[in-house]
Amino acid sequence: MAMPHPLPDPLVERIAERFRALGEPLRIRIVEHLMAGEATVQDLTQALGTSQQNISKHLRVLANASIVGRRRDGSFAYYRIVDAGVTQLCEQVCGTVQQEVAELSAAIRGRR
Amino acid sequence: MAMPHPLPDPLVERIAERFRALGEPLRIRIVEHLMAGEATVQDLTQALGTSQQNISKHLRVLANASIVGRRRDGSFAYYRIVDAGVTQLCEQVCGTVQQEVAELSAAIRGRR
DNA sequence: CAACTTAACTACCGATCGGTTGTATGGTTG
DNA sequence: CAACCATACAACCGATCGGTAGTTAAGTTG
Repeated sequence: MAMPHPLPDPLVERIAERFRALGEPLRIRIVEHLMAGEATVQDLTQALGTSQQNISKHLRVLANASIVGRRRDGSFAYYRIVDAGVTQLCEQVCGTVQQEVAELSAAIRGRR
Repeated sequence: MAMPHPLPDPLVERIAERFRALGEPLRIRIVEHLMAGEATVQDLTQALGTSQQNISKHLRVLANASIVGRRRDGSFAYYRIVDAGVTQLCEQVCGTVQQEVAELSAAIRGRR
């Protein structure tokens, strides 16, 4: 896809919004959890050890960034990842960070 | 690279930090600018229309996230992108956002 | 149907954090 | 010294996080 330069302001703002949505540990956890498949608010609340309201709020941020989607079934709301690229994104950043950690620990080992 | 589940807390925090570093329009602009090659603080200040202090501060955030690196030559400090993955990252998110925009405008065209 | 329970969403509050601007200071280089 | 950069601080503003509480919607029970 062609990338205009400089990027128009609204596009930059939208890009920043997407990154910001992934810039909170709890939301990373939510995405990590949803990678295994759909989950209800309740599932996430129990798995991540915080309040249901808090999860709801973070899910809304992720939904506004078009990262997750909702499906209603009865009294439950099922959330899932709708942006296929996010998985790739997380894995890539995770890989970079892990490599960083590996280099750090290697440096520490080499130092002593 | 293998991905442990659940991810250890410090790793999640570090991942979030990297995303957060890219969650600011001005920093996206800086990265966009650096994709064309090295630049001094002065270059960025003039190109992005803000203060030198502000640029310096944002560069530090990017440096702490291991996204950019410094090189000193004379009295100038040259910044460059050191995390090769960031280019990919930005292009991917940019692509997703552009696709989103395309779908939106298509929907608007179809509606009238 | 009425009463209750459960699941989820929303609104508000206080605290904290981040971004911007401005000023000032210190360090380094030529 | 002059130019360039980094850092620190204050002030202001807006955004965000977590919690409390209230609301809505769906399911369940009598």
